[in-house]
Amino acid sequence: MNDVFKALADPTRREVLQRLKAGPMSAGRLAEAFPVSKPTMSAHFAVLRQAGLVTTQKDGTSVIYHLNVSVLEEALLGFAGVFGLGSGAASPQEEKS
Amino acid sequence: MNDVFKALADPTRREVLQRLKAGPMSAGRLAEAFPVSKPTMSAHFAVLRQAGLVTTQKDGTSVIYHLNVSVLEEALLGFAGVFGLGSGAASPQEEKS
DNA sequence: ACTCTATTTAGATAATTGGCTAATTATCTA
DNA sequence: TAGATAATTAGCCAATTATCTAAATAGAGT
Repeated sequence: MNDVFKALADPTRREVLQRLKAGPMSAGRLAEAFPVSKPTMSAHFAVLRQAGLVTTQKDGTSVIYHLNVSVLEEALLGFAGVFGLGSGAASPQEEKS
Repeated sequence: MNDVFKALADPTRREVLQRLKAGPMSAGRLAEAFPVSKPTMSAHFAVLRQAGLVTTQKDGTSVIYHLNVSVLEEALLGFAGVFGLGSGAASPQEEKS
């Protein structure tokens, strides 16, 4: 979960996730959408992969990235749940008054 | 919002927020709970303050930290909502951070 | 096998972060 | 005013992160 929050700390990576929401996309097409070099994007992809936020699938010469929503959900809603936010479904933590 | 996610990227800072969930606490008492020096904690507090995740209130020689849940909620659930996560329908907003 | 394209790796460098000790500021109490 | 306590700021260092260019790797098609 720490890896997930670290990954989310970068705006480029957050936007990558948002773009993947529309559907799987190749590293190349994703990289085109950002004003940074391909190696830099590759590094961002590695961070996202490490966090489990995306999965990869090879398709010929391309590597297709898929969003892994469940990891995002578990981290985001799990943490939010601790504070009684949202549904709080992922991590039921009651107050200890 | 970027500041919020940056702040959340550090486990110490996330735990500070969780401790503040129980109620306001002084910098000193908060710092005691972590195995780092007070100046280091002070720096973490500054990041949290900068992100708007906590507010401060002076009480004599002490500085009391309060959790600002709404900022946390807006960032976490707002971002989660983009992915259709969260309790039911989320606010339909696309793009950018 | 050769070549083209897509992607990652390597190596270098600059910026940021997290940590420390020591010094400073602010406030309270005597 | 002096002394004690709480918190932050200042100055420094090590480790990490972000970025680049250039080179290497992996397949696909010819």
